[in-house]
Amino acid sequence: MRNDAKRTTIYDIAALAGASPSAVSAVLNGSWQKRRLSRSLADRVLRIAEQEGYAVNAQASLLRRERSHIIGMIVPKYDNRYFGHIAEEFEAMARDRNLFPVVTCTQRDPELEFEAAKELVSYQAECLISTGATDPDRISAFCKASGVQSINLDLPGTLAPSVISDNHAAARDLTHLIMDRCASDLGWAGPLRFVGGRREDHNTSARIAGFEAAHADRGIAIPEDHIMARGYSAQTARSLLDDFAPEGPTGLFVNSTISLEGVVQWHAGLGAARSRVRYGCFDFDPFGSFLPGNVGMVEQDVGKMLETAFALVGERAANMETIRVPCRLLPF
Amino acid sequence: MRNDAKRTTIYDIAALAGASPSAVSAVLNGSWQKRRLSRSLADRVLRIAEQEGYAVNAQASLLRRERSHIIGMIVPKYDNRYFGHIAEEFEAMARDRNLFPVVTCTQRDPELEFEAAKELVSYQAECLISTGATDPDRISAFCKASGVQSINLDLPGTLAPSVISDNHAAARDLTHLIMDRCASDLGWAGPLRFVGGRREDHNTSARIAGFEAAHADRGIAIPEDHIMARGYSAQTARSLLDDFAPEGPTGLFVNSTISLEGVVQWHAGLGAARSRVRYGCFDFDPFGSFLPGNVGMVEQDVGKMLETAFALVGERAANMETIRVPCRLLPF
DNA sequence: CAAGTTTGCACAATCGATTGTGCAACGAAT
DNA sequence: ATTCGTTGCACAATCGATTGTGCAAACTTG
Repeated sequence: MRNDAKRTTIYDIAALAGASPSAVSAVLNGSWQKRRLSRSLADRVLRIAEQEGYAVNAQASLLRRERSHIIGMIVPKYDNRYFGHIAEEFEAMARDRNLFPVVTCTQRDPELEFEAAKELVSYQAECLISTGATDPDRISAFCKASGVQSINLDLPGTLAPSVISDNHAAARDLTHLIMDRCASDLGWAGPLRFVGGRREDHNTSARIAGFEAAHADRGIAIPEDHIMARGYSAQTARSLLDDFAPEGPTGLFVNSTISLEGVVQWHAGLGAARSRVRYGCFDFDPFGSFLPGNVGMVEQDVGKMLETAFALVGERAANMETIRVPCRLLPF
Repeated sequence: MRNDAKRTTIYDIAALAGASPSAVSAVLNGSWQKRRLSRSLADRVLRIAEQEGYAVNAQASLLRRERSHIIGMIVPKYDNRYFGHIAEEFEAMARDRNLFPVVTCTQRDPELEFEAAKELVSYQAECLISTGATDPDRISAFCKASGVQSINLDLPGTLAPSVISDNHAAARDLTHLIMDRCASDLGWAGPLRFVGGRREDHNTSARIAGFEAAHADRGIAIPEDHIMARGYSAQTARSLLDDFAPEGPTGLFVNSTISLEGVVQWHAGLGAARSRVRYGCFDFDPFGSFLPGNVGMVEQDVGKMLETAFALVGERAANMETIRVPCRLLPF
């Protein structure tokens, strides 16, 4: 337990134990029986290692080993339950599989995404999961060139297998739920407004398609200006709605909990008209069901998505298919 | 861009460029001018490296270098805004300082906390920030033995400097806010109930002390059974309140957003009595202000906490002092 | 043109752990 | 007493990058 500036190495321990570094290494990594070292040597080495507060130098160890057992993930943000849940579950599942998870958060910044991916490859990650990446194919191309497996999550790419939510189906279901509640609570048939996200974004466009399909199911036309998808932030949602003071009943499809924050701010400022508004949100938040006017949320099946992704880890024959995982609709 | 199973190394590039590995290394890590290599060699090497999709082997590089520039953090959960915000901000600030952040989530499991700390030390982290650790001193002791700096965040320890919220002051302020609103809205003076957390836990006990101080300020006694601190989960909070059907006005101090989920569930089930309940919560959630009955929240100053912690990074003369960062009280 | 200086690069040691191989010492079998 | 198998361990090469040092060739100066 001395406190030299330098870290204890197997050479220090070897000297203290009167053994060779290779013997110490074998004891410390558990392969000593295979190398026919005596139990007494093993005990001695383990005791000394404990005393000296030895911790293996992973850099040195990994340099020599063939596999790193590191699995990387990049995530845009931790600021909502969805990505937080993904990161947490990813780590737990990685540990269950005896992998060392390294998650890094890239702030929705395409350059940072790519830099982070390169760093993870530098650290010899065996597989990289790109979650909600702006440009997943750029990352996949780089990984492929380095011989590293890559998998897309939440947003699909074309150069790696992708696991995403079934946005279309869930959006359609949610739209029907909101319209049902508008009908029963307000005696109003639609059309709803779609708030939040970006049209160019894959998920948003799939959700808009589901939203439109539900309206088509009911033979209701959607005016052009009812699709308000010009950004994710709460601010954006709020300012989009700023000059919208509904006279009659209104229904909204909100595209994320981040946008929902803006919608709820707007809703809170409506006064008496508040009671004639119903909305639902694509994405779950535990406080969602207590927000007045909220009729339901879509919860993406993070556990299933990650299980599906982990099933692909290590697969050599990766076809570039996109796997869609069903969501859960939670009516309130 | 060939796709051999093996990763491209400086030796491969050296062969292709007709140069020595050391020259390639110098070019790729930017020290080529210092080594007086010609620009033409540098350009050639860079071009080949690009073509071959070269990525440095961080393990090999770090093994030789003296500093790793890795900074580690352990975090209990990502399931609320507070820890999510901490992790995200930590990563951003680490990158700003040219450090490589590695965050790992330990599920409030003491063993996992320690294992994760050991892993981060193995990866040669230069500093480890233990956030909300169950047993921070065990981690600090291990770090010290390995010559690694450690810093506690959110929960204090005695073997490393700690940066925590000023729980006492903020709890006192929040208690006053809730009591003020109980007085003005309900014409009721208290005493409030304290819901969530664990008495043994440092933060909870500081908050209880602040809660009691506010009552003392007003000369109000708190019955023993009004302190309901037997766990953090929403379930716990809910079941604690399950058989509490208030007849008159009631006020609650809720100790975390997780507990708040349980409180809000209970509140929603109260029926007409709902309007005679006021509560406030220690911790922020963006949907908090829209929850009926919620009169305010305490937002911990994550930015300031992390700045304070980062100011300690690299400090040799670390005194084991606990630094308390003021919180923001947000009245609704 | 000789001596000194600068330019441009290669060589080899090194970081700490892993792992294939070799080799004494010892006991058993003949 | 010789041969053979086993036990218990040490030696040395290796992973890929970094870095101190050395040394030709080119260039400058007198």
